[in-house]
Amino acid sequence: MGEQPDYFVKSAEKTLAVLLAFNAAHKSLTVTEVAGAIGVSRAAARRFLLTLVDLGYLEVEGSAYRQTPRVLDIGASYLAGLTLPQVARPHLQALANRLSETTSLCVLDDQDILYVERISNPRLHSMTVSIGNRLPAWATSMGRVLVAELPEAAREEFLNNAKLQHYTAKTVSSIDELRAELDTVREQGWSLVAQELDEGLRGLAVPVYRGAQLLGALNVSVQPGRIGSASITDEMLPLMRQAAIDIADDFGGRTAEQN
Amino acid sequence: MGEQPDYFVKSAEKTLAVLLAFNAAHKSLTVTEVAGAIGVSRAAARRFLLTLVDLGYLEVEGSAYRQTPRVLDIGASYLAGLTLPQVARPHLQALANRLSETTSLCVLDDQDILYVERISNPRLHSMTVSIGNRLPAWATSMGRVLVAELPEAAREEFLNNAKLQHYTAKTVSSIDELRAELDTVREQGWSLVAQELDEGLRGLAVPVYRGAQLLGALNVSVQPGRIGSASITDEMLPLMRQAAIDIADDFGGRTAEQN
DNA sequence: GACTATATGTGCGCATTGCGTACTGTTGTA
DNA sequence: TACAACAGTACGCAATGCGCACATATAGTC
Repeated sequence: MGEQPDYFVKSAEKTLAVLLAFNAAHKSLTVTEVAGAIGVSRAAARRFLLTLVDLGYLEVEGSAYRQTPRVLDIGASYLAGLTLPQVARPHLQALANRLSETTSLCVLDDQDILYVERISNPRLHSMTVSIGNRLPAWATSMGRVLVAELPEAAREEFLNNAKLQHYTAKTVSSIDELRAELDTVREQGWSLVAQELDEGLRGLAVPVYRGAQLLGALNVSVQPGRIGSASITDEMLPLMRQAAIDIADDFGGRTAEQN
Repeated sequence: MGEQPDYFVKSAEKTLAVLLAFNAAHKSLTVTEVAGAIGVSRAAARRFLLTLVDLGYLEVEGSAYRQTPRVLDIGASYLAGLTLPQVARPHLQALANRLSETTSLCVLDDQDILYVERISNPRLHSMTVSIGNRLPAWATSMGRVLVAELPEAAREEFLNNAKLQHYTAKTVSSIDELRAELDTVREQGWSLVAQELDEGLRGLAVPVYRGAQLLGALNVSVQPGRIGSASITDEMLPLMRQAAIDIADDFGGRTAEQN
């Protein structure tokens, strides 16, 4: 591995590697740490760090480098360009209000689902995910909807690369089990995942389709100690399907205008 | 201008420039457009674009390049590293619920405020800002709080660089007027901005202090057609100040443990 | 169909860029 | 005082990344 095509700009990869070296566990890093993390000499790491300070993406305090809020700009340009979250927001809000639960909208990126919009109910202290966060697709209701709707080949590739983990006692434990579940999800057009990622966490998701194009998945996370599975689907599913249709319709209108 | 220090990694700047060339007005770009936008030859732009496709940050369709959700990772690593939004969330939720309004938390970056957490009330179809979004600091309640608390020199530098705009009839129209307003804000410890950025939009903000360190600003946006200014401050201010204190306390506890 | 105009894809030679090594200085520890 | 581990800096060399130039493709115009 490691054979790069001849158009490859190595510095681009390194630049992003430097920015991504910072995370929750490593909020602040030294030159030596960064050099170790991305596999270059201290001198090289230092050049990148100082450059990024100069550009305003990092700040130094003594020998400790840390990210500045400016790094958010890169992702913000993506979110601003997406019509989907903007269009979806009022519908997610209405749904969250009607059901008194938290609603989310996700897209698929490789093996993960990625939150692009989320309305959390102020009355509940719900799980701490925010826009841009990733969760493993195979273990979530939205992920299963998105993967189930994938073309056969892509779905199999997903399954081949899936790294199952045993989060709770209820977590799906084999690829075959997961494949069967995906078939069910595809047939019924929704997915209910109960306590597979976290105890006391249930999520119901439906796809958001615009014609033949899959825009994303819509989710309602159901509070623990609430109604049982049967009434969840009976009560919530029609509302969610309608919301998905409304979002798709609005999206169609909005994107037709602007290119 | 343009004189760069000798440690400067030019490719890093170009890499980020390529990613930032995409925005709401330019969701998808061609090689030539990118080359023009960042000022390099087509061949160079193409190398960067193909590299970023290879790394998964962009995707091509014919000759149209667009961002993938992966660009959110860069900002997500910043948000994950910040303790403040996580700590603040439950307090913002409680406050939003109590007041039936939308609450936000911002930090200052140069001339802008930057949303790092936001709880929007599902019952209201509020203004479309999300985490990572920027607004001009001088025209917002949170911005005025954050700038007012800056040291004298930094505050004056902010004022020197401020580019005032006439958003509405009520917008502050001169630097001197703004300076006087900032003095008032600093004295009273809160800022109320009514309809200066947008008609029918009022925001009340207080600073979040931990000892002498300014962590950010907390805001409640007040619905149009609600109570008058006097009762806004009477009713809301005590709750907001308490929330700010609670956040700072929690923050102190959380950061003391880890590093 | 011929002629422009404007786009993308590609090969190549050369200068710049960015590389690591090696050195110095500083701090903290045994 | 010796030693280890860190940050900063200088420098020479090679790889990297540059733009030019040419081939090719797709429209629009007459």
